[in-house]
Amino acid sequence: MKRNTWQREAVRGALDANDGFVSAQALHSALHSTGSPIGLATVYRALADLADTGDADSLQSPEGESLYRACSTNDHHHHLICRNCGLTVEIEADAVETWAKDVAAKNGFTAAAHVVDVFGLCADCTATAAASAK
Amino acid sequence: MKRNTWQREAVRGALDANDGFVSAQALHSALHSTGSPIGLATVYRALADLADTGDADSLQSPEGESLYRACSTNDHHHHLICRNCGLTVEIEADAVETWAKDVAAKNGFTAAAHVVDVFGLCADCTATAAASAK
DNA sequence: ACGTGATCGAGAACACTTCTCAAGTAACAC
DNA sequence: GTGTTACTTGAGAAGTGTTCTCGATCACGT
Ligand SMILES: [Mn+2]
Ligand SMILES: [Mn+2]
Ligand SMILES: [Zn+2]
Ligand SMILES: [Zn+2]
Repeated sequence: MKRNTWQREAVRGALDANDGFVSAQALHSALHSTGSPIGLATVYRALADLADTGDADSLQSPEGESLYRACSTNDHHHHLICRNCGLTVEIEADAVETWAKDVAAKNGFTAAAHVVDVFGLCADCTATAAASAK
Repeated sequence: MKRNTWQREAVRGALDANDGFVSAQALHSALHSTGSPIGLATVYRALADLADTGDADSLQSPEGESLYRACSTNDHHHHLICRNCGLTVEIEADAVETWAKDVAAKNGFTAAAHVVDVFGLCADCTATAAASAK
């Protein structure tokens, strides 16, 4: 059975306090900066658990780092992510879901899963980038 | 300027000889097993170059490893990949392309890129798995 | 053939993640 | 509350994939 420790709660709280996707290391730094002595390994373990139980979503950044987020829903969905600030928009698209299912079935594939993420620059970051490019 | 070395040719040849997506390390092993003394760093460099120039496609496996493949076309497309044997099917879907573009634009995002991959078990691997589960 | 700078490769260095194991502690029974 | 016990923690070691360093090598224009 799974115990309730302040460490797990701290990780869940830190995730909730973050709008976008964050890495385990970023979360660990954030916790440390508030004075928490939580260990890095524990943050990794807690995040893996949250992802397993579906309480957190996870994805890989284009650089290969695992990022986590406490999403507003447990339902299957995808994300539009600002590659600069991490701002995340949850997106749903039945068309993409059925397309993914169909393309797998039509090719004889089973146990199909799909990775669908959109990365870009959010409006704010776009404006900032344009201003500093001057 | 870019030089032509037997190392680059060996990497390109090994990629071409492979149907599915392969990792840099797998390619390095494959080359070594044929007697080639090519260095691992060189394989990494050659693959990065091929990916830069568009001569190879790359994606991240669910485990976070970078995989490469010499695709049949340079045009933008996606992949249906067997997570067991690596068998790859190239797929195109204008609907997904426009959807990705739209969802980014509607949310004010610029410079949008998307990651769309479908992983599953190919027909052969499905049959093998079913047989050995006995 | 020569000169020069791009390329190579072995190993060190890196970044992220997981493992090890002794110490700590939540949960449960009494 | 006390004791028991198994789960959890955390510091550091280890693992894994990738990139860097830098002296040796070699492609290529002359
Ligand atoms: Mn989906
Ligand atoms: Mn596309
Ligand atoms: Zn942003
Ligand atoms: Zn297969």
